[in-house]
Amino acid sequence: MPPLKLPPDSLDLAQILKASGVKATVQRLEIYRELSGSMQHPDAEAIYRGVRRRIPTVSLDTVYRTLLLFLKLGLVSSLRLPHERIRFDPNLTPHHHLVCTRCGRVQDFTHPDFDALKVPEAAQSWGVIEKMQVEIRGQCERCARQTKPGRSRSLIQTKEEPK
Amino acid sequence: MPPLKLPPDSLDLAQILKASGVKATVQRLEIYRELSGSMQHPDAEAIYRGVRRRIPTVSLDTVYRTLLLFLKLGLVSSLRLPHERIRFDPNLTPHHHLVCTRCGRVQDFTHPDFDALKVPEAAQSWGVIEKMQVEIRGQCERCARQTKPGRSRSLIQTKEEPK
DNA sequence: TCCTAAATAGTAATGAATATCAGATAGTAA
DNA sequence: TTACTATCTGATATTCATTACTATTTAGGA
Repeated sequence: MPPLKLPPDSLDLAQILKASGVKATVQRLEIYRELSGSMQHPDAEAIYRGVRRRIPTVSLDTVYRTLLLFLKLGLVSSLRLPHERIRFDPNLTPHHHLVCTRCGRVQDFTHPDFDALKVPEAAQSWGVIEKMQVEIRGQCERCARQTKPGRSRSLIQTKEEPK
Repeated sequence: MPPLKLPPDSLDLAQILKASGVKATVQRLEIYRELSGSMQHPDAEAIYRGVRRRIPTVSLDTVYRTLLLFLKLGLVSSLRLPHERIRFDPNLTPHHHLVCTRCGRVQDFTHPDFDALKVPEAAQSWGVIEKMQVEIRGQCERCARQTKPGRSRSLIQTKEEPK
């Protein structure tokens, strides 16, 4: 399951899926079409509602499974990670986060370039800004060292918990 | 409940709470102490385990309620928001997010300054980087217009869903 | 000390996200 | 085309983080 990271126009999604060694089912194609046609960053439920208009028998579980598969293949991204629980941070001074997509651990970092960032005007007109923060996602060294390919269905295994 | 945003050394937390019109209970003080003593960005469960060493009868619900209260008062922040479900994003090109902490809606934005950011070396040595993204949190204009103070227990009301 | 709103403990409920498994399907080879 | 087989799907059950409920206790002012 090689990490293909092309922005797939739905045309060749079937090819990409096959090249990744998974089947190009109608459910998968429709789920991708539904997602790619939205600017709303929909959740699984919203995608489910949309897809069901064309495939009335599709199940919510298939939608979840497919979206997580797309995630694993790098065909889409997600705002928060699967299995990610709420973590709290007492540090109110400006800082940023390194988040491991496998173990979920978070590490702070700071950098002058990041502190110098100004909130763009586009955001000002969007609403009332509370905070701005950079998140870097990846795999911490420890996780990266372990079995290279992420075989699990979801991205975060929460077994090894903080502290 | 005025938004006091001082970084409270646990000494005056009691004062801050009272000034905010809520009671300074031992549970609240201990929960804050537990959180502020950690660099791990712990979740509610981890904080619960720690606090229970000193207050064996504390309940997990109290921990959750207290942390959400701290969030609302701006005394702590959270990595992801309460009630936030997984949202998917088909856009693989570099972009950033405006997230409304009240309705949960997400809007993309781009900005040359943000695109010019380079992954700092500190992050390179941390592990294998997959992506870097800026998140701006706040209230979208629509939500900001409504009843000013956030009265809800949790920060996101998920009733009004995407699309 | 007494009083009362607010907070807590204990527990039940909720709901997003996963797992299980029997039956259906895609893709291949003949 | 047909048959074959690993992969997928749909339906359902389950898990588990998070939130709600309620009787009881407590903080903090009178």
